Amino acid sequence: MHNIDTLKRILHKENLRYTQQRQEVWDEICSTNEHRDAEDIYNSLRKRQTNVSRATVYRTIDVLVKNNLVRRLDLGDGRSRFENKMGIAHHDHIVCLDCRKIVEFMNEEIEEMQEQVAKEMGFEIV
Amino acid sequence: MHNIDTLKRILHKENLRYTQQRQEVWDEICSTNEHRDAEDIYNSLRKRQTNVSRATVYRTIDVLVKNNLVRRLDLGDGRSRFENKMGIAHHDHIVCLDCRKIVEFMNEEIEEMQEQVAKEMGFEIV
DNA sequence: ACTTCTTTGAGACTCAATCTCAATAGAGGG
DNA sequence: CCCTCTATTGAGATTGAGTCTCAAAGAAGT
Repeated sequence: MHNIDTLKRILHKENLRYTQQRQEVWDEICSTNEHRDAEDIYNSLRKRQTNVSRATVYRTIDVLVKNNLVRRLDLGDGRSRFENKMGIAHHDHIVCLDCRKIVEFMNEEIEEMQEQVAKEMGFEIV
Repeated sequence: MHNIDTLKRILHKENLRYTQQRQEVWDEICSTNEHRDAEDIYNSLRKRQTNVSRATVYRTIDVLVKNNLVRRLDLGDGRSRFENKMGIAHHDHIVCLDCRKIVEFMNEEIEEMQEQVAKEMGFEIV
């Protein structure tokens, strides 16, 4: 699976070591396109006998987010959700305030306007 | 000051009682256009000898937010900021990830696009 | 295999926000 | 003005996501 090389590449770039635990976390995140929080990911790992500590899950996710392999979503309920970004096109989210259902969408015009507003004000969008 | 009537009106609508503490919190929030967190508001109240408990500050802010007198901002650092909405036009925020500086802006086209996307997907923007 | 330096895990800790519950205080009726 | 009925308040306990600590385990280069 090319996911191994992807991970190795960014770890090497960051001067971090390739470990079994980091691979397990990355595999778990790649295994679905749901929007899960760190606790869900941690529990999924335990359910399949893969014991990686909570601290390591959080630490690994941070590395993945920083290197653009994973996107952090903030739904405003105090828990970050994460989604795999590998080969997934950029998109935005609409969240139902009642049931927390998440719908993905993409609108090129909104993207352009955002860029333009940011430029006018001297910002760069991340 | 008409701020008293504004508060009384929404409290009555919500079947809540008008209290000195709720008025103090509302006054404090109206006293500036900064984006402050609950702790800042709590501390400002104490500095001027107005002792309102932290719990009451949080509870009152929730009522104000729910009734559209105050806007809750989420800058992604785990603390909610609040801004007075009285007579302030709707606007969005750009936040600098390095220094947390906040710049306000308003772009009618982006607003319209958002509405349209939401409508297409069966959502209503709040 | 040896050395060096990083990573891991268990649990302690942080910090914003919420909850608890006894004491206090609005609001309306008499 | 007083009384009753509830809602509200405050101090401190509690929650929960996320971070930190540090000794033990494990990469990676030689």
